[in-house]
Amino acid sequence: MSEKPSKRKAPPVGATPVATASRKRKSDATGVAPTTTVSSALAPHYADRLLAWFDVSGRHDLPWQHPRTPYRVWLSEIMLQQTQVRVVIPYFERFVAALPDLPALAEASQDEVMALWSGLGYYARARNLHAAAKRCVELHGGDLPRDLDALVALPGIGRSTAGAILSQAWGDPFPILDGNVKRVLSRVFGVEGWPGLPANEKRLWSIAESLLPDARLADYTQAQMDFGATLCTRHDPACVLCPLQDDCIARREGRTDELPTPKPGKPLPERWAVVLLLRDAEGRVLLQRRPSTGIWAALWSLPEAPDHDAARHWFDAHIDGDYDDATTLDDVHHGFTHYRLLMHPRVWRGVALRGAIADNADETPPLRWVSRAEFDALGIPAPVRTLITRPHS
DNA sequence: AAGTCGGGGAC
DNA sequence: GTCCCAGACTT
Repeated sequence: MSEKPSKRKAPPVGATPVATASRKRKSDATGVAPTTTVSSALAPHYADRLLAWFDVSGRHDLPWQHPRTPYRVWLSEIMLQQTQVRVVIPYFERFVAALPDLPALAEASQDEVMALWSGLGYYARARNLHAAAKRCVELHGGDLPRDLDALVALPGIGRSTAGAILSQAWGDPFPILDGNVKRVLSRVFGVEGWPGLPANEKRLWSIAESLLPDARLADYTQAQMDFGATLCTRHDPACVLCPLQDDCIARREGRTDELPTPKPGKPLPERWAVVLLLRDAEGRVLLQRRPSTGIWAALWSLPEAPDHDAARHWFDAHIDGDYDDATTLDDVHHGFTHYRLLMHPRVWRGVALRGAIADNADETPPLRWVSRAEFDALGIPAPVRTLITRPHS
């Protein structure tokens, strides 16, 4: 390592390599803000401390841990992508009860899979899960492959999910890098910059790789997630209970509220749509399967139009009734990651499809009268489900 | 590198 | 209201 006579060092930009930790460091009592990481000193102890914490304070009763089969680990990891544990648990229980193993999933219909996923969001996860199960039957004898590249080749499985599956299902030594790990490593090692930026993410991967223990890989992976989710939380982390508090750069610098660097914000566009809530004489609702790409792909939703002119045009072409003979419900606001949707619902009762349409169920996109009893068997977007099951709708 | 893809928990 | 969560995929 080259000599650095100058006391002043470069500011800790995102590219500061972890391996350039200072060889010796006063444990405290220095007012000079540390500008290098302590990873080389901490690395030998990191996993041990995390595992010791996990044995006492980790989560040991999650549904996918008993039994911890590859299929259940995989399903849980997909459901947990961008979704909190508390939300996933009931979906997981319902899913494995209906489809208890990989071949059962492979043989299930798309509507059944989407119905089991309905309300959980990010529906491409369900489509990818289903497709991956079929591929495992074709290529891997109905099992998940115990191989990083083979797992990543399956739809819906990236490097982090593959690492989680390999470590948790088989105890193989592969790192993960989810939101929890990004947050913890950014704080402990003082990694600056938004973790979503590829350059910063790359550095975090290399840190995660360098910290892998040589045993207890399943527990280690679970420990990291539990640690991030319950102790090193985004707001108000419990540093006083933390086994890494003496080494954590964010803690020592009083910057736990600044690390990880938040995503740069930007204003969200707003879109609006007229949604048509049409009921026939039996009170059934007219649903329409959405296109196979785009938002809510392949789910059953209400017919919609970008404005009233387009809505009236669609109505006159498809419905036997009067567009103006409708009641209006309160607007429904729904936020997505990248835009806001404002829905104006209009309700008709006792209408029918025009004869030419009623005789042609193959129309694209398909239309279908659906009774309330059938709602549970279909994939329906959460705000639409709320709307059509609301009293007086 | 930036955009697309849900829903809800926690603040 | 905002931010983000056991991310992956497309362009």
